[in-house]
Amino acid sequence: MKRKMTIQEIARLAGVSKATVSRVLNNRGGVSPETRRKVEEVIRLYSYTPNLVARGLSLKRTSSIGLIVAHTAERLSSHLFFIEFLRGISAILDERGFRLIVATAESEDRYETSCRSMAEGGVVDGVVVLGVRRNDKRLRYFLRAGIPVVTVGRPIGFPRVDYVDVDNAGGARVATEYLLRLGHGEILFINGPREHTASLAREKGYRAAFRALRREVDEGLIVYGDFSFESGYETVRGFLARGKAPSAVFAASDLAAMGAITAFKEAGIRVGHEVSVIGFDDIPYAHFFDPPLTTVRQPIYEMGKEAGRILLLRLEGDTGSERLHKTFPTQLIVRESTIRS
Amino acid sequence: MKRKMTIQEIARLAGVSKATVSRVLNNRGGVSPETRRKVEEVIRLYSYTPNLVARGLSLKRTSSIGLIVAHTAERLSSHLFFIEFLRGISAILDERGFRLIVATAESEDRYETSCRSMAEGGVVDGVVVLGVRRNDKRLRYFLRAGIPVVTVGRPIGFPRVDYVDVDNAGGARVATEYLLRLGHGEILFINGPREHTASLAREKGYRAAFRALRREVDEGLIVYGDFSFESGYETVRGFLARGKAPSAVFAASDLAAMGAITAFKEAGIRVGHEVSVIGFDDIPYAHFFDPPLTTVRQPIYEMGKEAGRILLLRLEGDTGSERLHKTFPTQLIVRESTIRS
DNA sequence: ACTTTGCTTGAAACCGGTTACAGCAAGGAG
DNA sequence: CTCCTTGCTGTAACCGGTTTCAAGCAAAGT
Repeated sequence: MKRKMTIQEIARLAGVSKATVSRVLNNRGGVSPETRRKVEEVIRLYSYTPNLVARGLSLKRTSSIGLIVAHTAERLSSHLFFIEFLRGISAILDERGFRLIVATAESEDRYETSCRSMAEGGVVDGVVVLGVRRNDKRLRYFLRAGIPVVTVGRPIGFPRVDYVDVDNAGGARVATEYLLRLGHGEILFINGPREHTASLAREKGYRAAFRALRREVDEGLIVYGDFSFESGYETVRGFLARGKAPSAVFAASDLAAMGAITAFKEAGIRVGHEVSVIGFDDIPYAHFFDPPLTTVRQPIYEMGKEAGRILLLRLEGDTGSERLHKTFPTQLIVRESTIRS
Repeated sequence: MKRKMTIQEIARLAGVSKATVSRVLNNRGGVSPETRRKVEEVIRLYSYTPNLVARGLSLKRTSSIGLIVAHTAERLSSHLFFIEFLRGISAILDERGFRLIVATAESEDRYETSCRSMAEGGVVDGVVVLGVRRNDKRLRYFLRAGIPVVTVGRPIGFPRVDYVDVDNAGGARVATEYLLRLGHGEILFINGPREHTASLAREKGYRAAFRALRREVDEGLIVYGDFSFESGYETVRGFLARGKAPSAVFAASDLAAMGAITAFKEAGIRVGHEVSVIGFDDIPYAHFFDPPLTTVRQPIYEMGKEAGRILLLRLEGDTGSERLHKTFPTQLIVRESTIRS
């Protein structure tokens, strides 16, 4: 454990001033070639690296951005979303020398303090907020502190905040139309939570599909869940118990779709033969499932990358005041859980 | 976007000096009750929060710790491990007001720079290293820089580095014995990569089970994979193609077990009826699988928590020079992929 | 020979906190 | 009434960088 070198010591050893060392470190001009060489020599010799905290204080930017996760104890589907997203954003940040600070919290009040300290402590230059809600309190902290924000999902109530999103309505519509075209008249729609913006958009898509094919929506077939396996499982069990077996299910998450399929299986109904089920997300397990799941793929990794790109663009400041955003298309991945009716 | 307050301005507004404000902020003694009240009043009024970067520079600690992930583009099994682990460690760090910086990298050389800057830039007080290998280069950086390290998995070659681990040998032994006791004579062992320490320990456990029951190990039944679905799938396909259908499989990961099961299914062999398969990990999908997977559970969340605890203990400094470590027990979770032979 | 120009360099201020130390007032002991 | 605590507070140095500004100096221009 060598003691940590400072710029001052390097300067002394190279026989120059701190200012010159700083110029060399940051490739500023105005240093003679020989001085530069000499300083670089000393830096290499002592394998000096500048203290990033001190640099951060001086520059008022830290080259790190925060990733604000809704709740640590979130559901599995969120986990898989999270990990893919993380990979995407890391790829970009890493490339540009930025660090990623992940903020999570077990409880609601801890969450607040965690957000506040991140917003006001000057430890991050910008943040990406996952699982944004209507009039999200968290956003206010960051905006008030003047920290650039990119949300994942359209931030309703914040018309100027940058975001990345996925075409939820379009994806849901394509999936629903696919089922309708397969000849399924009644499609049970197991949606996410009512307050979730994504849920609303997906419901819109579901209805649009019926409208496009001039069919009536049976309101009794729209059910709100929470994206979980259990919500799919219980919903289908409930329908089967009441003797109302739907011929097709469109679930707003792959997990819920898997739950639905499991319920059908237990009732001896073969999915992909007698009934069709479509999920949403295309989580990595979707194609290992039995039957392999037909689903609507979200390009989560790409969304992570794009969120990172937008944030960095903002940080570099060469953007106008126009809102930056990108909505990604979805893709229907047809596997074996769907069949012509 | 209000301009950010500094301690100086608060001091001026409260009619005291920076030092006094600092004392109030940190609950130091030696401040009269009325002064304290006055300062707190001003702080609240302007909802001032101290700049954590400046504090970090002054204190030479930043209250943030790094989580070093092997590679971003790792396999799915690692992902699920990662997310659970992250939840665990976050729970602890969060409780103690620490931030988590996640270091990942797409390529090997970026990875190096990322580690180095984290080790030497003074941005983290300590690190947790995931997926540690023999004589891991990364550890050297951190140790050289005097940064406390906790590894996940026993760090071979570093006898003084703290770690958390799971009883890989014990878990593998229990699983293997369970299969042997079910009457399976030949157990195909689809292990992880040879160089992985966990793989070695699991193989040891596999052999120990045979020895305990006075049976011979058939060396041809020990195969090295990479924990992936594909490695399980291909291995079983290979065996079936050569007409050597094993009656039981023990896979070193749930993913590999699922791959094996899929291969059996495709060959028309019913797992949980004709053959038995046991996995390792107990990933969240294990019980949704068809058949629900018998597996060896690792307490990943708890391991995350413990890693955090150990690291914080180290940072508080009130520990001796003794190595801190904890090895967690595994638990055999019997579901429906195993059957008496 | 004297000014101008341009390049290189260092001194010093600054970023926003923490803390050692000294000063000062009030209260108690002798 | 003096001396000594004791408690509160402010001054100033420090953490380790960046950056402004002025100065030094050599080459070029007049």
